Parts: sequence; structure tokens; C-alpha cells
Amino acid sequence: MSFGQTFKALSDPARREILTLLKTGRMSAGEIGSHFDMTGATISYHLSILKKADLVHESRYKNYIYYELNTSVVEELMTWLANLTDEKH
Amino acid sequence: MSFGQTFKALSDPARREILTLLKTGRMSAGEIGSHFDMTGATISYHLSILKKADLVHESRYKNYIYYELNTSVVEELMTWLANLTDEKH
DNA sequence: TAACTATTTAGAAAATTTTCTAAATATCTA
DNA sequence: TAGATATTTAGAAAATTTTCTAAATAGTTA
Repeated sequence: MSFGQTFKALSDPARREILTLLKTGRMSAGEIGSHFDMTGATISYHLSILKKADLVHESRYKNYIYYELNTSVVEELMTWLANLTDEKH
Repeated sequence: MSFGQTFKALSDPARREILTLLKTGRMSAGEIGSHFDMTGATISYHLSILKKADLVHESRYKNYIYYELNTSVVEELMTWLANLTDEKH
């Protein structure tokens, strides 16, 4: 995991919205896509960026792929940011 | 201030390093630049991105421009991230 | 005032990102 | 097995980002 990759993933509004959707639990790619005015291919692209950044995990059931928020990376990010504010002197 | 702009600012390694340098206090553009293998123009570009994201403030003294970390935006970011992890159910 | 130092701005090239359409893959169900 | 549904992959166009060189701006000092 790299901070650059993670921050870049978070820099896109659609991707932040996807993460917000996933706060309430896991959701299939299609369900996620239905919240946006974008093609499924584009949603798939955004999901791949979030996946590479390890911000989401996927699991398969029937012919659906479910995505779920991975909070541990979010916590690492918070730690990095906190370190920035804490050690000022 | 927009989260997109702020996360984008943080997605570049040079810009994250600049912020890390500024943890110890304010620093002139030239001093910042001396830590990198980039032209002054490029450093100036990165500083402008950080400034637009409100992650740094500038102040002038003689013919130097000093940059200083603005921690309040960092805290807003942490709040946004915390909200992502907290409300999962 | 003239030359000097610090920094930014302008313009352009190269690289990366975002989006689409069309095609491919994979799984399910009748 | 055949057709239907869900999702991804490939390839290409448009937009954005990063970097450089050269020129401009602004304040300093001799």
C-alpha cells in the first residue's frame, strides 16, 4: 500500500461517493453503479482504483461481485495525517 | 475548500514531503526547493497546489516567501475519514 | 538607480487519468 | 446446453497533471 495511491484514489468525487455508499455495508458493482450517471465500465474502472488502493475488498456470490469498505487503510491515512498536525513545534 | 482538491494535493509524493518538511516550522520556497531535485519553477507549481488546497499559508519577509503548514484543513480531512470508519453498521 | 536574488508565471511537451463503446468472461437459470 | 445477466477488459479520445526552459515580477542592497 502506498499513501500516494490511496490519496489519489480519494481525490475523485465518484470514488469518495462510492466509499460513502459502502459505509452502510457491502454492495454489488451494479447497485453501486445505479447511483451514478456513468457506464458500468467506468464504475468498474473506479472500483479497480479503490481495490488497488486497498480501500475496498471484493467477494463473489452468484454472478455478483460485492464490494466492501476496508477501514484499516483509512486508519493508516488518519495516522499519517495526525502525525502531520501533532509534531509541529 | 474541497476534499477533492485537498486529496489531490496530498496524492503527490513531493507535496507530501513538502508538508513533512513544514512540520518543523515555516520555510522559504528556496529552502524547500533545496530538498528536491526539481527546478524552482516546479517547486513553485507544487506550492501553488498546496496553497489552493489551503494546506499551507504564505508570508513574505524581505524577498523571501515563507510557507507554513495549515493544520486546520488536515483536521477536516481526518474528520471526513473518521466518519467513514465510525458509522459502519 | 542598477544589479542581484528569490520566486512566480507562461507556454509547451510528456505522462497520466477519466470516460466511452465494443467485446470478452463468468456465472446463473430455464 | 443456450440464453440471460453481471461485470470486467481492451482500445481510443479527451482532459488533466507534471515538468521543463525562458521570461517576468518583486523586493534588496551597493
